[in-house]
Amino acid sequence: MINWKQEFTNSLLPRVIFMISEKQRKNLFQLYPVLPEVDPELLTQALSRAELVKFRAGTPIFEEFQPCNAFPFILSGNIRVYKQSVNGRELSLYNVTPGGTCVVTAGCLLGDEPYNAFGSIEEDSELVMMTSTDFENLLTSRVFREFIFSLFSERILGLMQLVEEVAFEKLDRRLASLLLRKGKHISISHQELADELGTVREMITRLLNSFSGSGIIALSRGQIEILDEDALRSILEN
Amino acid sequence: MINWKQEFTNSLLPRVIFMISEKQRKNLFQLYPVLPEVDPELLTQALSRAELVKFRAGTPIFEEFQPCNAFPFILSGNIRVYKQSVNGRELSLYNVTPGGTCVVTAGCLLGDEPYNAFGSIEEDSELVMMTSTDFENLLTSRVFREFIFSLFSERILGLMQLVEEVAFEKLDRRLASLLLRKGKHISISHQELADELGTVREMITRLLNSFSGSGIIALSRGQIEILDEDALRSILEN
DNA sequence: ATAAGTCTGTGACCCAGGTTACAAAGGGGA
DNA sequence: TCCCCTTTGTAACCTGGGTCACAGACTTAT
Repeated sequence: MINWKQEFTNSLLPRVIFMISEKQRKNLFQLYPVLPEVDPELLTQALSRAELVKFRAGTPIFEEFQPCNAFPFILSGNIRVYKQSVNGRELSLYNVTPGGTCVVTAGCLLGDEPYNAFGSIEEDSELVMMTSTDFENLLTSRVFREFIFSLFSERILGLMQLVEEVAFEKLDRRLASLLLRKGKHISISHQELADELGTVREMITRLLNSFSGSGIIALSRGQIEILDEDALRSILEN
Repeated sequence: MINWKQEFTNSLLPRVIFMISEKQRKNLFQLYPVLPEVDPELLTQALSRAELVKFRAGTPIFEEFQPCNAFPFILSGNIRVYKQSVNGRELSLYNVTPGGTCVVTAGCLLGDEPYNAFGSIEEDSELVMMTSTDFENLLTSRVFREFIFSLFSERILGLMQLVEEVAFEKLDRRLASLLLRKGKHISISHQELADELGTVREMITRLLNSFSGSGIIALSRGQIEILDEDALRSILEN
C-alpha cells in the first residue's frame, strides 16, 4: 500500500485521508493542466492509488534526512520548505502553492536521496499524494516531464538568487523586499518573518520599528500595514 | 549560423574555434554516454552544427543578465559559475566539469530567461558548443532528458546546501570544509579562496594563519599543504 | 639587476547582527 | 474577570567578519 503513511507516523497527524471525489479531480486537472494530457492509462493508474489528504496549518510533513517516498500535488493551501540551523534559526527556501510542485521531493525521488530540508504546511491544505513509483511512471510521459522540467529550472534560478541575497544583502533590504512581496496588509508575527529570512525575532522587531519610526509602515499585534510603498522600495536601492 | 558568437563579442576572446575531430567526438561520447543513445538523426544534426572551442583559463564566458543562446559540453577543463556583489565580492555557486553540464544555461534556455550568474573558465578548457535549438531538439529524446533531469536535481540539492552554509555556518568551518574538498596539496591564492566563499582576502589570510599557527596546515606563496587532516575535520564538528 | 606586478601579513577600526535577559502588552479561554 | 500564553519592545553587550591602510616578500618581464 501507500508507503508515505510511514513517513508521517511520527508527526502529530492533524490530517485526514479521503478518497478523491469527482469534483476534486476536476480541481486537480484545472490546477495541473498537464495531467489530463498524459497517457490516460498511466494517469488513471496513478490516481487510483493516490489519496487526498487534508493537513492543518503547522503540520510538519517532511524532515531533513528522512527518506522521501510520496509526491504531493497541491489543491489548496501552501507548503513551506525551509532549512534549520543548529541554534534553531530557520530560513525559507521556497513555498509550494497550488499548481506548483515540491522540487526537493522530486529531486530526492529522482536521485533516490533523503530529504535535505524541512517541509511544513503553512495554511490548511489539501494535497493529492501520489506514490513515488506512480510519479516516476508519469515521468515517462513527455508533457509531464516537460512540466517538471520547467519547475526545476525556475527553482534553480530562484535558489541561485536566494544564495546571492543571503550572502550579499543586508537585512533591512531583505526585509523590505519581503514586505513588498507580501502586499499592503500583512498578517504575520515578527517571529515568522525572522524564520523566513534566517534571522532572529529581535532583529525583525528592531527593523520594523525603525521603518515604523520613519512612517513607512504601521504596526499592530500580528499586523503590518504598508503606508509608504515608495519609501520601502527606495530602501532596496539603498 | 551559430549565434553564441555574438555572446562573446565583448570578451577578450582568448579562444580558438575548431572543427570536431573524430577523436574528440569519441572523447565526447565517452564523457557523455547519453549522447550515442539519442536518436542518431538528431545527434548528427546537432553535432554538425556544433563547434569545438578552446578557452584559456580566466576567460569570462557569460555574464549576469546576458541572453543565453548556446549550450556547452565540457571535454576538458572546468567552468566556474558564480555570483558577484556590488562591492566586488564573489561567491561560487558550482563548477562544471567534464561529463557535467551548466544547469544555469539549461535553465535559462528552457525558461527563455537571461543568465542570472557569471561563468568563467577556471582551467584551460575544450568545450563543444551546441546551438540552443539543437539542445532543445535533443531534449525530445528520452534518455537525454533523463540525463539533464538528474543533473538538475543534483544541482538543486547542492544549491539548497549552499544556502544553508552561507546562512548558518561560520567562516572557519566553511573554509575548513573547502580545504578538505580540495585535497592535501592545494595550489591556490587567498583571493581565490575568498572568491569561492563569498568573503574577502584578509579574512582568508587570517584564518589560514590561525590554522597554520596550530600546525594544521603549512603555507607558502600560492600553496597550502594540509598537515593534520583530522584537526581540520574536527573544526567542522566545532 | 631593476622595476613592476602579484601575493601575503597585519593591526586598528567599525558595524551589522546575534545573544541575553528582561518587561510589558494584547487576547483568548475558563 | 482572572490567568496564561503569545507577541512585542528594548537595552546592554558581544563577536564575526568586513574595511582601510599599510608593508614586505616573491615573481616575472625588461
